[in-house]
Amino acid sequence: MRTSPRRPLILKRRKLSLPDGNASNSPARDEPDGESKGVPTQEHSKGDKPRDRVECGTQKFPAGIKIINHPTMPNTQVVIIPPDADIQSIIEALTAKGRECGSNGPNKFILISSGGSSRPTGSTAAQQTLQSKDETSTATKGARAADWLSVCFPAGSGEATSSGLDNSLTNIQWLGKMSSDGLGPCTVKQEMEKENQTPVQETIKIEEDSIAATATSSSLWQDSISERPPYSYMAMIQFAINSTEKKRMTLKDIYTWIEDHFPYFKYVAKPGWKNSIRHNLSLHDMFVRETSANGKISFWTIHPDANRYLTLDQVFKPLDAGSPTSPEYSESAPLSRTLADPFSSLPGRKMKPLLPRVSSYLVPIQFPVSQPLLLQSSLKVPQPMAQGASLSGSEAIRSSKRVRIAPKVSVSASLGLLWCQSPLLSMGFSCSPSLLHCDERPPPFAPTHSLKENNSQPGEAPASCPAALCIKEEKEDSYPDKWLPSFPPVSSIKEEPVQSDEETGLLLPVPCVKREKHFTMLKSPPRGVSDTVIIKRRKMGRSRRKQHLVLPCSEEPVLVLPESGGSDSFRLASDLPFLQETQSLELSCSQEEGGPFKTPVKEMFCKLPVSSTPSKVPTATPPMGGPDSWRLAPIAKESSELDFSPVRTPQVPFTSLQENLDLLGFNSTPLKNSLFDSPRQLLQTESNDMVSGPLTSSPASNPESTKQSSPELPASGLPENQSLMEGLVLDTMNNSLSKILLDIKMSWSQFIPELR
DNA sequence: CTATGTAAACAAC
DNA sequence: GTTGTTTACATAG
Repeated sequence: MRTSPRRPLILKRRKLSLPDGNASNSPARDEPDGESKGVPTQEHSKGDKPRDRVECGTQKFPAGIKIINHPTMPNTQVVIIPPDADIQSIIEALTAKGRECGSNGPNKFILISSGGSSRPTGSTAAQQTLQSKDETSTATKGARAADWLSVCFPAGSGEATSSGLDNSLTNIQWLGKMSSDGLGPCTVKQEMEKENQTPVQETIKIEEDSIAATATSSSLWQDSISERPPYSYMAMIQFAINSTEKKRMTLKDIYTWIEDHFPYFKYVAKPGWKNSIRHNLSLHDMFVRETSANGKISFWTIHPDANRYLTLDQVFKPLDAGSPTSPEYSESAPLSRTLADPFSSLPGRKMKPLLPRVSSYLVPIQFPVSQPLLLQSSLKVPQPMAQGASLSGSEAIRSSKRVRIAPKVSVSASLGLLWCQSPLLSMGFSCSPSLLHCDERPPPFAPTHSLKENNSQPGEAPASCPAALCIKEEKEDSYPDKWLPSFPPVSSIKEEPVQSDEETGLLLPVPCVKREKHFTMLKSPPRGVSDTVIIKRRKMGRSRRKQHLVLPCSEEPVLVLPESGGSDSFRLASDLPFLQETQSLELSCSQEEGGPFKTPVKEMFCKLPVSSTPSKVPTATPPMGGPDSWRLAPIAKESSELDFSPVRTPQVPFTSLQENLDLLGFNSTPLKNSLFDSPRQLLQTESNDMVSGPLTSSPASNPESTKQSSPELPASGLPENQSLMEGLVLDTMNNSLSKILLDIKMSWSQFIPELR
């Protein structure tokens, strides 16, 4: 139970490379060979481009507007808009400019109201915040670091804010470093064998330079090397696998990825870590081994249902472990470990995983635990989710992902899940379709499971798949019924009821077997990758293996991935009730079964029906939290704990958005405003309000951040004097006028002199 | 007790 | 030697 009231809100926006889809993703890793181990892709390098362009369009803009290149984000310019400026005209001009420039030029603009108060304090946080990091980008070629913005909203007191920001920033940097590290050729790795930290340090320094370019402090980087990452092997494996477009990776590549992204393992860790990796792969059901068509290559994949599609870049470290300033995190720490949360930090680990960023626009935000957000079904924005189809590869997946952040609710509490398909939603924004539309990209809300099921996966052709696949599933592996409906068994599946454990009996009333079958069936298609054969291991009742499936998830914050269920996409309203209804069941199941069922399958079944998390309920959303958490988060536990894990299902009873907002303290940001029909409306209102609602995906400000310092943040929001500078991001590439509005409490002036 | 980490034995290539 | 599976043990929460 984490009482931790609130976390800092971090918003990140990533640009979706829709068109690119596959291309964007770094395919490299998909292929056994392709994944170059260290292939360093450097997104960051881009930084330079924008500058030139700045001037390009400047003339067009109304007087008083300043345009400067974003210090760290490629193709991004910061547009300082005078209070009195005509926003629409500016947007138009920017849009035109962006289009003219095309992909090469600045196509993303951060609109900042010059009128906003800037804080002196601001640490460099602003910059850092903006700084893009993409470790995953490595994986995804298309992804550009610049694509997303992360913003921290420290609503609360300045103090808390600053500290919080800093920390978060630091964390981010850490990640960035990591990524950068990965990017860079690993020159150093050498012998720095485990124990030799000292030598390592030095060698590291060497690399550091290159890395430094990325803008990471050397010290941090070094720390990254010497410090064990706060991620469990399971989490790292997930990061690795999800970093690939196809979401599959060979063992060796997993090793490489981890070494590249977590220098610790390259230089410091004992060789035994690889054994542990293998152990984890075998142990956890969520990891599924697939064999290439030719049977020569084994790929490890993540069970679609279980896959959160978490990537390293989705996680950030809020604060130093223990940092006094961030009580929140401290709280979380204990939890993590306990729970299955993959991200749980190990004892002594300083770095904590943060919320995963949503691929699309918004980033998951955690809300105060006690305060559940409610997404209204009304929100159901028409989602175009043809996700799978439209989006390819990881991109598709990512885009599809939605992070829901729900405060963890105690079990007792009614489940409240947020389905935040879009950040907005998550934020508690009531999303009118129009808003969503702002984003061009369809926010893939598709239910996560849909992804799996379908296709979403990398896939390629969901439909096609089945034929080739043979799936062996054990009885134990049961999956949620949810899937069944959506996918009729297409492919022939071989089930090998290996061992029926006593557990089977445990399964929910629903015939487990059937479910399993269904599951498999469903599964198969998705996996579909026609060429690969999925090899499933049987689960041993006794062995720990796969046992994780149990509810571990409950604790993690849930990211809600978009669930694919086309229709489902938004079930919020409908789902909720459903959930609630089911809760009782779930509880019973989880509790009863949870214990007994060690095997994931069992859990799956049991929980599925009942799953506390809404996402799953309707469709099956994988709880991403713990290792196996994906299966279902047991509600039983008090969810009080805060998770860093990106996704958490809020178990709190739903409340109206308004309420939530208030609770969350969204008031500070004009969430209400967010209800604009069009971006422009937002803009218009925005200008006044300072806070801009993201047209499409604006992330809600994170109340938590503020709350850290002051849990009780006044719902009303920040005092005006604290008015934030808001930023609106205009992404011309996407044609969306504004994608994200940023509330930045930090002083932009810190990094943007012009603002001063 | 659970989740996780670690080590190790084995088996199959 | 690598990969994959299991088992056993230890530890933290």
